[in-house]
Amino acid sequence: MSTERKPRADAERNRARVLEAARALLAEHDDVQLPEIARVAGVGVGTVYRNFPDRRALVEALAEQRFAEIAEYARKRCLDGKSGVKRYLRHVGEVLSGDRALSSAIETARGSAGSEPRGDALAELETVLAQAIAADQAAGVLRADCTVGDVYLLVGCLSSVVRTGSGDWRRFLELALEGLLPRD
Amino acid sequence: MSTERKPRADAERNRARVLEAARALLAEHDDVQLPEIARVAGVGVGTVYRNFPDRRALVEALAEQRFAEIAEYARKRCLDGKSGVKRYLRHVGEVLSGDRALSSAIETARGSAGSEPRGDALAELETVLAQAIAADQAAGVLRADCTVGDVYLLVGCLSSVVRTGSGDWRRFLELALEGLLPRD
DNA sequence: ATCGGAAGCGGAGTCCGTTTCCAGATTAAC
DNA sequence: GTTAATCTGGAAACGGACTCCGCTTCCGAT
Repeated sequence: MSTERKPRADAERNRARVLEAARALLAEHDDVQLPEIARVAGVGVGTVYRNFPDRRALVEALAEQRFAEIAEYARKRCLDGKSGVKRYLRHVGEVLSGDRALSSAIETARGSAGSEPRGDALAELETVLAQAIAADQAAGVLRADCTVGDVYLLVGCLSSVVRTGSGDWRRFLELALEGLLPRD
Repeated sequence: MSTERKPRADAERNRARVLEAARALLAEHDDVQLPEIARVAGVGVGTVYRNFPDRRALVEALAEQRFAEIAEYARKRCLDGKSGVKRYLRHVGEVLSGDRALSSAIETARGSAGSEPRGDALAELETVLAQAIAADQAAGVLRADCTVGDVYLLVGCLSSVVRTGSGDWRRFLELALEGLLPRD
């Protein structure tokens, strides 16, 4: 009748260690090898794979953490109708700059258009973003036809600019944000 | 004293075959394996690697072809000061849509910021692009501070949007092009 | 026309990162 | 304390890019 037994304490500890090590290493170089992550976490590769079916899943789990952090920021600072979307995008740019692996997570997440089982944090983020958009539009500082999809599009671009280092992402935002101003 | 002797006829034939096969296969799927390309070209893997030191070099050679084609288009249709830059970006979007591998070439090319030994076609393309920008600016349809780097930035983004299929690249351009209009 | 050897060829084999597998160690439940 | 499920480490399998080298083909000198 009882459903499951409590998960083992050592297992949870190991999972946390893996996430911690991965977060630190992947922020620096998005191509760190799994055995290296395992080594730093003080576990075997097998343990990493027990917790995360493959590399992508691990990166995704870390991305979920970031998404939650970003959602919290957005809830606090981007809902006042004073160009919250602009502030949101700038913040995303900053976060991306400090986490090499986040970009690849964003790009694969985007690739799997819509249908995929989106994570909780990402869903939450989408909700907050929609509110920020609505607030800006009500205040007349954002074009009326701007959608969540549009902002996602820009986040994807921002991500690719930061990842490839192909130019100044702030300059990119400067240009892109002009495109989001209300039509005359 | 004489520098090099003429390359063997069969070698040139094989090189051409590899390029042809690669162009066809990579346009469809940017992750085709080299042995497959070799098989379709009717040569061994070794021959592919003789002509192109690595996968990237092969993709780059194909990209150079595309760049030359795009430069030709731009020379004919984008220098009249009538929003040539807009037409240029739209054309690049179309080409990217039909060639999956071009995106990765563009992204690695951009990653190697400036210093790298740029290909001839790319250099040529940059020249034409600069002319198109100047023409549009003279006609007052493009913001005065727009640089070649800005357009590169947008091309990089365009590329990532097309590659990841994360949204409608036409919509992206619509937004981005607003940002390129002259400041009021 | 023929022949020596440089240039080119193919594909088996190396390398290197990811992922799987499982015998043994560890833990929760009783 | 016993039991049985859970978790562990790391050796080995796998997959794909790239290298190496003995054999073949072409070229141009004779």
